[in-house]
Amino acid sequence: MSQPAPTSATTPASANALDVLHDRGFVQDVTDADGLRELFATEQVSYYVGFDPTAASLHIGHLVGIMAMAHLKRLGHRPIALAGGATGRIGDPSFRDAERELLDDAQIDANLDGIRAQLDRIIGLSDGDGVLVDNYDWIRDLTTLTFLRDVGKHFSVNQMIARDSVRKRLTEREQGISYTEFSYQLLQAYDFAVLYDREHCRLQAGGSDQWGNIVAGVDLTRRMHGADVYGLVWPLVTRSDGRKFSKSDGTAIWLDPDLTSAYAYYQWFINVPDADVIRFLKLFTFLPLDEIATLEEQHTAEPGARVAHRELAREATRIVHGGDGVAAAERATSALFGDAELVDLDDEVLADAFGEAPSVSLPRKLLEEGMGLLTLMTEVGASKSNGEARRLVDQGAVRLNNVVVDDTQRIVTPRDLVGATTMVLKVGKKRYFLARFA
RNA sequence: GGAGGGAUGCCCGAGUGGCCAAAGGGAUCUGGCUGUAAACCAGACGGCUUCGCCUUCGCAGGUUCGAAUCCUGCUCCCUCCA
Repeated sequence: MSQPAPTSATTPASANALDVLHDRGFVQDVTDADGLRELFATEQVSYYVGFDPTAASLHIGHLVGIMAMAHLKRLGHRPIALAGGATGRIGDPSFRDAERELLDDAQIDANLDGIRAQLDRIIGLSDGDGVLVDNYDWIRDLTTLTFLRDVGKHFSVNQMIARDSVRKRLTEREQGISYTEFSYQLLQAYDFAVLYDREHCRLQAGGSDQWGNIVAGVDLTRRMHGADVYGLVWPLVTRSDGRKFSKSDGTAIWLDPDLTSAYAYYQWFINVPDADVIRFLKLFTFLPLDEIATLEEQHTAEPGARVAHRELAREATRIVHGGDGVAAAERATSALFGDAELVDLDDEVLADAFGEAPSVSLPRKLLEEGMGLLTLMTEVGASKSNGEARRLVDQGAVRLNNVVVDDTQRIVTPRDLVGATTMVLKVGKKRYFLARFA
């Protein structure tokens, strides 16, 4: 498949949507680049991206798709977010080791509601220029006979089993693949055909792992409706340090503020490896490319200043958490990474600055009786055992209210409180714990 | 059904009677440098009332002054032959 030629245009208004996406790093492959570019140039294009309702919130792994949709929308095209209510009930076998657990209806409905709200907020689907559809609506009532006659006959099993995503499960793994999972690509292909028919959808976009499914949809739409439609995939987003992109310390970075705070979200971006900042600025912010180019110059000249990182964190956070979220994240960041000794802060300020930290409530009596620091550390979860707490103190890793403690026999008393009821424990450079004595 | 190999700490992997809480590597944590980075250097990494004690080497017994290491049985895994 051919790559679209880079464009020299700098103003989005005059640039072709395909070139804009390409220049920002969203294009790995297109089924027909010239045809798609022509289409973008001549009409408002309805395009769709699918999301599986496997959780109640999307996470940053979905961000590429969301941003791709948002960019196209800003360029005047019409987004169709497809919630995979039906396909989500089956599970995409693509590149998965094991068959996914099937979710029950109530769970899927709840997940759909959460995802719908998030997509609407970021992309804008409820303003008449965009929709969110659920493929359960048309697949639910599809009879087996109709499906086999109208859809199945267009597929060659020989081709289906030749696809990488399926072949891996057929040969390299011992897992095998169930008939249900095998049928997944037919349903996804059918979605495209239906969306063409109902919404005049001309483009399906997705991650590169979706290439096979997307091509199947392009083929099916041509066969069923005689229509030319297009497919586009973006590259799998990786981190240059090899860490899994969408995780931080093994936990997902969610878009839902209740699951991942604006602060944690901001921190994920500001801690991105140097080698990835510019690429991520293009993918995860709306900053114009010429501004990103300026940031790149500054970053190259003085990486330690981390101008690009700050901008990335700020803009990416703004998209999901808004201006208030950015402000809160920056406040907490300066409080947590400043060196100032913590004294005389009131509980409210503490709660704001350390909202991220795990907090444990303990009886005030313990404090008044005098409590061992090691015990306190274990109580708040800063260490798994007294032995570990002792080691950390010996290593100079423990700070009480930002002051290093080197005495393993240290007893904490009401004098160590920073606010009326709070004590701030820091282990290492980044881990904070709050102890509240009520 | 037969022959053989193996099960060790978060993972991989040494260890075949005492010097073993168990080499080495990875992961992780911490300190240093720095930029809340990477790389690198250093330390930690079963538990505890920590110069000592307690519990660990698939499970259960046994031999021995003493076992992860030897014996018996059991469970599971792998390879080869039928």
